[in-house]
Amino acid sequence: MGTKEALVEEFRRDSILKAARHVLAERGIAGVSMRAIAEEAGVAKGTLYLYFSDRTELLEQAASGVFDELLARLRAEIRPGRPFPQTLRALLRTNLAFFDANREFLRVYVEMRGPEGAACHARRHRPVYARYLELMESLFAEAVRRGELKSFDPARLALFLAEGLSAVVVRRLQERGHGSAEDVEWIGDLLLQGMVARRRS
Amino acid sequence: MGTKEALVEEFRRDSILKAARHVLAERGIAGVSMRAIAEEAGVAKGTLYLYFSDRTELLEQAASGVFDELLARLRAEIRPGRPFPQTLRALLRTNLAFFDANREFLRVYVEMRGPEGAACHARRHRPVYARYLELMESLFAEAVRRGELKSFDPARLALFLAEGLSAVVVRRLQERGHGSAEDVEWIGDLLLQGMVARRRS
Amino acid sequence: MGTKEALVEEFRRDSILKAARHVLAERGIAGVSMRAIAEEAGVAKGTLYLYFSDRTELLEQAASGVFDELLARLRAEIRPGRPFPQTLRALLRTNLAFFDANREFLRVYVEMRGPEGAACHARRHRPVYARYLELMESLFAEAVRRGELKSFDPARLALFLAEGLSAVVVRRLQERGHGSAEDVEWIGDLLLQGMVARRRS
Amino acid sequence: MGTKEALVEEFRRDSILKAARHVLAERGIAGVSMRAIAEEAGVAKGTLYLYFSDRTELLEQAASGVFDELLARLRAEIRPGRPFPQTLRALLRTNLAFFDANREFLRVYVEMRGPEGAACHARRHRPVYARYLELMESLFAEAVRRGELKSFDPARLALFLAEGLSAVVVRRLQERGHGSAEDVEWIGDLLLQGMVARRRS
DNA sequence: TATGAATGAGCATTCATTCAT
DNA sequence: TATGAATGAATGCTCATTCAT
Repeated sequence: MGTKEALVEEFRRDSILKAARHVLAERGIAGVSMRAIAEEAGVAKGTLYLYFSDRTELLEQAASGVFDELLARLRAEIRPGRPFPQTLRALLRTNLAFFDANREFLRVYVEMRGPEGAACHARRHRPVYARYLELMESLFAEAVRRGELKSFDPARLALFLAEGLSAVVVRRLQERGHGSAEDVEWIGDLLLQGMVARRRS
Repeated sequence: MGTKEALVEEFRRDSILKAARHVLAERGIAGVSMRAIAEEAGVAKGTLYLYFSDRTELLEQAASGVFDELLARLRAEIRPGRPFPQTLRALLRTNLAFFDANREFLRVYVEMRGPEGAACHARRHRPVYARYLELMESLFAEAVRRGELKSFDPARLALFLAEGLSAVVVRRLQERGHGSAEDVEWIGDLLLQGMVARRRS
Repeated sequence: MGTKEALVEEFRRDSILKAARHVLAERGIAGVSMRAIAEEAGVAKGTLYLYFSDRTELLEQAASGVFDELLARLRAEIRPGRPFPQTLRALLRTNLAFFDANREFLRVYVEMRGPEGAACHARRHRPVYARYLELMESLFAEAVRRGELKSFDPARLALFLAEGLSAVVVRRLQERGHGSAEDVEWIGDLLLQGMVARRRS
Repeated sequence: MGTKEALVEEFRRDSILKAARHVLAERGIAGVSMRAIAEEAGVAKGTLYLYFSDRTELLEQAASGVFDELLARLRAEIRPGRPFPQTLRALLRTNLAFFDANREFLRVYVEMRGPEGAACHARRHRPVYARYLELMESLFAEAVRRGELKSFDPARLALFLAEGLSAVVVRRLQERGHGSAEDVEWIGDLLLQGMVARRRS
């Protein structure tokens, strides 16, 4: 059977991707060299080219892998009939929890939106970040349609939220301060009711 | 007097920084080479090292210059006694207008938050972006103190807003779509009243 | 008996050499990679090293094979008692016809005389090109001995002719111009009677 | 004055070209690496790129330099009114003498006609080898026009002679045998009167 | 003070060769 | 015997930085 070889190959691939992610997280996209990835993975430089056609493809797949998981988790939270506020808070929670667990990779997520990142996916797969935004966008569009959300432009809203949110996560991880639950709380409040303190009476 | 020499030196510094900004805007952080800056400034490569200890310091100061102007404009909008909602909208407007006018530099602003950017300031001078955030933060802190704003953590709120806002600006400039006035409008509304559609009566 | 195994081995050897010749003809000496040969032959890269000690030996033997055929044809034209001028023209004809028929391999013939080629044979087997020259040389030596040819140094003459001839063939193939018959004609005339126009009477 | 710098620059250029020629002569075109040239020249790899835009340009100029001198010498031998046989012998003499003096470079001359060589010039400058051939060609064409030479195709004749000649030179240098005068003699005889021994009447 | 030639470590990529299976 | 994954030295080229002038 070729199964065993396929397994070994899969393992190698994964360990290279894992190494790439590690280096990516440590040095950022521009700082990743093939040499560094190879060393981290414990293989020779040439080996990388057995599994990936070039640097760009390797980085692209390294990033995609992480994002794919996040997307899957977010999708699981969008359930028909669930009231919008609850869904929103659930998404916030999932997002924050995910980055808590993958904190070293957050940096790449951030860069993936920039120009170097764009050059890096966009070749074969559709950019993960774009898919992430579309997920949010469709949620908002649906909520608007059902009258649960003011008629904001869903695309803008998704973008605004995604970026604001990730910034907060990044900062929190840097500071190693409070837990993610608090952030879910206040951001949910902010978005749902606005920031203006309402006078009692 | 050494005044004259100091003046000449200051002039050189500035023309190098100006050149650096030009190149930065055109090619992004990773694409800036010392050679390009030197050529743009009309000096020799070696001269750059008389005024800046290395590439990182030069880029850091080049970026600061632009942000300083933005900061000055934002500060001018924060006036004692002005109601918070109005101040907030004014800041949004200033922010958006500034990037409309300096769109070529927006790219650098974005990168400056990323890892390469981080490595790039944070060394001697205090990061411009941090000062930008602090400005917002103090505004929010004051508003909270005066009961005009719910008791959100001002630092987080500043961060959330800054990033969400800049993402929207970047996107708009890419798409060359509607004007900045609309964005001021809906972001102001979102932040002040929240996203939830309220049932009539 | 080991005969069967020997046969199989011989078959493999040959199919590898054939593949090598194909690639050689297509890409030239410098462009041949072991990978390409292995793929063309339908075996694994490692297998090549079971039959040939290294790249150099493989290429050397691949080239030899083709030349051997040319040599055989040329030898067939050297017949005892045949007048020298006729033999010379016959050799020219055979030579040109062979390269017309194996034009894709001419490139290798040319390169085989150069430095990479030299490094490539000359190690174990005697270079094919040398054997080609010796054939001509012995023809000339014999003609000198019989008084049919001026007493030129046969080795030099062979070399001069071989190179001049191949250059003309190469050029003709590049230009895809006239047929080989014309070349046989004028080169024969040149060599036999010289280039000087003789005044009539 | 910039004269001094220009002189130094010229000197560097030349010493790099000289080094390139040395390596070229030793290893052949395919075997030349930028590293080897730099080492031979006693400069850093990067320095090569200050004087030549890339490997191809460097090799091209290294080769051109030598050929240009040869061409100049050959041209000096073509004088109006000189009888063709004398001119031919003079060209043979010049050619052979030149390669005697530049023996280490001969190998490059040979390769320069091959496929890698072709890729190597042909970019900016016109191939030196082609200019060399054209020189001979025009000489022959003129001789044909004046009835001093049988009506061979001058281009073919030039090619045939050039290659035959260079092969003989190469061989002689390898063997370190007799002097060039003898070769001038017999090749001149061969070309002018042909190889057939004429019976004394 | 200003220069820019020189440096050399670094980069992504290729490929002949080895060796565990 | 045959495999092909793994190797790592080598390639052409770039560029931040230094230093003699």
